[in-house]
Formats: sequence, C-alpha cells, structure tokens
Amino acid sequence: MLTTPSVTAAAVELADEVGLEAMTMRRLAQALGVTPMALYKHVDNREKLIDLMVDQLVLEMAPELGEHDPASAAPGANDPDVSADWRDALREQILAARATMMSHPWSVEAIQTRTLATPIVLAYMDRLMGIMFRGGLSADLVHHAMHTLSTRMWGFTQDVLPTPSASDAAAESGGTLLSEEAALVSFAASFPNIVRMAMTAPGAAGQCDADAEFGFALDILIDAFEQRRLSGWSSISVHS
Amino acid sequence: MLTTPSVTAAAVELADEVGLEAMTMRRLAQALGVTPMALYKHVDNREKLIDLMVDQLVLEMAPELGEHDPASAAPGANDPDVSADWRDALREQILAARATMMSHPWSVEAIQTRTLATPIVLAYMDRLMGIMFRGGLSADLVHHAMHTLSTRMWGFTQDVLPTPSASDAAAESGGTLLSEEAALVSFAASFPNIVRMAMTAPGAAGQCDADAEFGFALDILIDAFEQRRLSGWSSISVHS
DNA sequence: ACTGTAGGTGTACGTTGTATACGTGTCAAG
DNA sequence: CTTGACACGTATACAACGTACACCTACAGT
Repeated sequence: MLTTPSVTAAAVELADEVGLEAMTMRRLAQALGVTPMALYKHVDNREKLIDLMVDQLVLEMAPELGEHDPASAAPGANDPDVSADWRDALREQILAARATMMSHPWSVEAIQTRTLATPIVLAYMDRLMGIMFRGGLSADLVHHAMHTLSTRMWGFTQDVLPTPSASDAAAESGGTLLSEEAALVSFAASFPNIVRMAMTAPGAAGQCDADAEFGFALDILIDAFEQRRLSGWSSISVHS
Repeated sequence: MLTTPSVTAAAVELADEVGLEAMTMRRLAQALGVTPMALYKHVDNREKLIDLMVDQLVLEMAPELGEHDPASAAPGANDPDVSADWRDALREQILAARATMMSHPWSVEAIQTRTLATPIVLAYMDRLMGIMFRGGLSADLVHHAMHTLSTRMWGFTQDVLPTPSASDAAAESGGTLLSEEAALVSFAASFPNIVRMAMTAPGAAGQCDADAEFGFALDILIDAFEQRRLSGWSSISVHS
C-alpha cells in the first residue's frame, strides 16, 4: 500500500536517478506500479511533494530534528552540544549538510525553488542560529550572518563559473569557422583575464576542487562573523 | 517585422510583467500579435531565448560589453578604469549589476537556471576578474574569489530565510487548531532561536533591508580577499 | 447487515514546447 | 520579364505535463 512517506522516498530515489525535472508524477506513479492519480491521495500536489523530499533530506542529515514535539520539547532541545568553539560547530553542521546535499544532485534546485519553509526546515535553521547564539553572537549579527550564509547554510553554492568549450569560442567569432586552435586564440584575445586565471591558478587547468572552494568561502564568512562578534559590531552604527 | 532583438526585448518586457514561468512562447507570440511558431524563426527555443534575455540584461548594466570584436579589440579593452582601490571598483561594478537585476525580478531565476555562458556573460566575468588582477590578486586568489562570490557577482543572493506565517505554526502543531496567539506561543517553543532573532534584531521585526544585507556580505568577502592578497595567500599551503 | 470512508482506477481538460508542412511576398539571377 | 529560391509567418498536430472529477471496491464501525 502507498503511504505519504513511501511516495516521498520513491520520489527521492527517482529524482536521484533522473533529476528533479524528469521526476514527473506520471513517471513516479509508474515506478510505484500505480496510476498517476493514486499519488494525489497521499500528496497534495507536485510542489508539496518536493517540500516533503526536502524534509526527508534534512532528516537524513540531522535525524534529531525529526522528533519534534512542540508541546513537550524543552526549549533548546534542538541544540547540539557546543563544547568546542561555535565556529567549529557551525562549520561541522554545514559540512554535514553539504555531504547530504551533494549526494542528491537535485537538492540544489529543489531548495532554491522552495518558497515556504516547513517545520523541519525551520528546525534546521533554528539549530544553526542556536549555535551562533551560544557562541555569543548578538541577534543582530545572527540575523546578518544567516542572510550572508544564504544557500551556503545548506552546504552548496550555485556555481556560476562556466567552463566554456572551445566550440563556444568558435561559435562566438562572428560565425566564421575556425580551427580549434584558432578558436582558442580568439578566445584568449576576447577574455584575457579568464584565460589568465585558467592557465595560472593551481588545479584550475583541469577542474577545481569544489569542496576546497566551499571550505574557503565558508571559513571567510565564519571568521568574519567571529571578528565582528569580538569587536561588538552592530548594524546601527553602520547605517550610512 | 520580427527580429531576434525585438523578440528578446518583448520577452524581457513580458517577463517583467508576469514573471519568467508565465512568459510562455504562446503568450509572447500573442503579445507580439503573431503565431507561436513565428518566434522559432528568430529564436532556437525557449531556453536560448532566456539566454538572450540574460544577455540583454548584462548589456543593460554594462553597455560597453556589447562592442565586442575579438579581432580588433585590444586586450584589456573591457577593463574599466580603476583609478581608485580595486575594492571600490569591484563593489561598484557588482552594485551596478544588482541595480539592474533587482529591476527585473525574473533575472534571479533566469541566471540560476543557465547552464552555458554566452560570450557576453563571459565578458562580464572577464571584466570582474580584470578588476581583481589589476588590484594585484594572484590568479589563484582570483579563482577562489570568483567561486566565493558565486551568484553575488550578479548582485543577488538567494534568500533562504522564510518569514513563516502564524498559520504555518498552527498547521504544524499536530493538526490541533489553535488561536493565532496560541500558535505563536507554540512556534516560540519550537523555534526559540528564530523567535529570539526576530524579536531582538533591529528592523528584523518588520522586513529587513535587503540592500544592507547584501552590502554587509559583499564587504565581508571583498575585505577577506584583500586581506589574503596582503598576506600572500595561496591555496597550496592551505591543503590540509 | 448497512454504510461511510480510505485508497485505488479511468477518463478528460487545459496548457506547455515545438516538429512538420504549408503558404506568400520579395528580390536576385537568367 | 520571368522564374525560382528563400525569408518569414501560419496552421495543424503531437507528446507530455499537472491534476480535476467521477467512479469502483474492500474493509471498519455501528
């Protein structure tokens, strides 16, 4: 028999295989050996289903967030231990998120298209804020930090650095057909800085280490937050 | 008569009004007083059309990038003047991008879904890198900086901080119907840190100043890059 | 035994992107 | 002047999508 969790799990599995866009209600139904409309007895619609998928992801990376009983839970029950520095705790949590997200390629698109947060998502964010509060950050700073982290709090960044193929450069050169080599020369003339970066940066000639890039950026942010905590930063004094 | 630029311009205008998703080929054709299939004489398909729309946006915010003649252009022709500090130049460029992007709400979604960079997009990135190179950053650091900027180099960040309504909290409390007030209490019990942040942070009670948040984050990053430039940072020494 | 309901099916509608075939006006070559 | 190719818009059609609606059917509670 179908249940909401079983449908969600199947949806996750299907999205893992074929991607989010190709995870259609019809294909999902077929994968479950069932009629498309059967899904709607357990799921409001496709959007809500994706909400559920994201929830499952969050639970996968932080199972504690599942036992969520607002009535009986003591405040702060979500909060993980922070014996060490809050910075380590935050980094660790975010890298855990990253590990999960990276194993489900569709999660990036899924999260970016969510408009409303589910309780589980809220619990995750609450946990992140808890770490910062216990680290001594002001509410003001926590607020700015959460905005600054943006999608990085989910362990990913939208990569916006394309690796254009040589054929792109060829296509770009006014329709003139060029050899691959000539195309590269033309490309270098047009975008000298891109070429300079690609040729000179260590490891950038091949593909770069996404984890290292992520860690680089994350450390910058966390260190900046700590620095502002120490100096008693406040958004008010900054106002123009 | 229809032309590729006129179709693109109409698409931008339509997307401005109804959003990217609602900018369908049929509606666009109707807006142009033409049959849907007529568009395909000037545009490969919907995805490519969105590419063109993004190009138009980039040209809107940096018209110089349009005169792009690889054969005759001297290397560095794209590069803006950097009489002042490279940091100011970079910030200025990115804030200019932000101004354009914010006036076209669909641009965020559009950019995030692009997979391949057009020459104009490459020219924009090349220009950003040029600013950094002329500021004295190493290729290594420029590379990391571009990754770290991520979508922020386009002047936006995906906001991932929801403002859940009270009804969400009610819906979340096990299906029990609660008064709005009771729902808020329940919410506070479940997500103490979110509530603490919302109640305490200046301006966070209402809605927060997105421009200020963006500037806060951007300054953190730019300052961090400068700091690493000064200390002769290299990615190699960092490797675990 | 009766009846409501949970959970599945079947059919159908409106909407999407776009392939294919068809016109028709313009302009260049013979 | 004719002709024929080509650029540009049209008409029709298809496959796929999400999902509303009506229906069946088996089991639970009275």
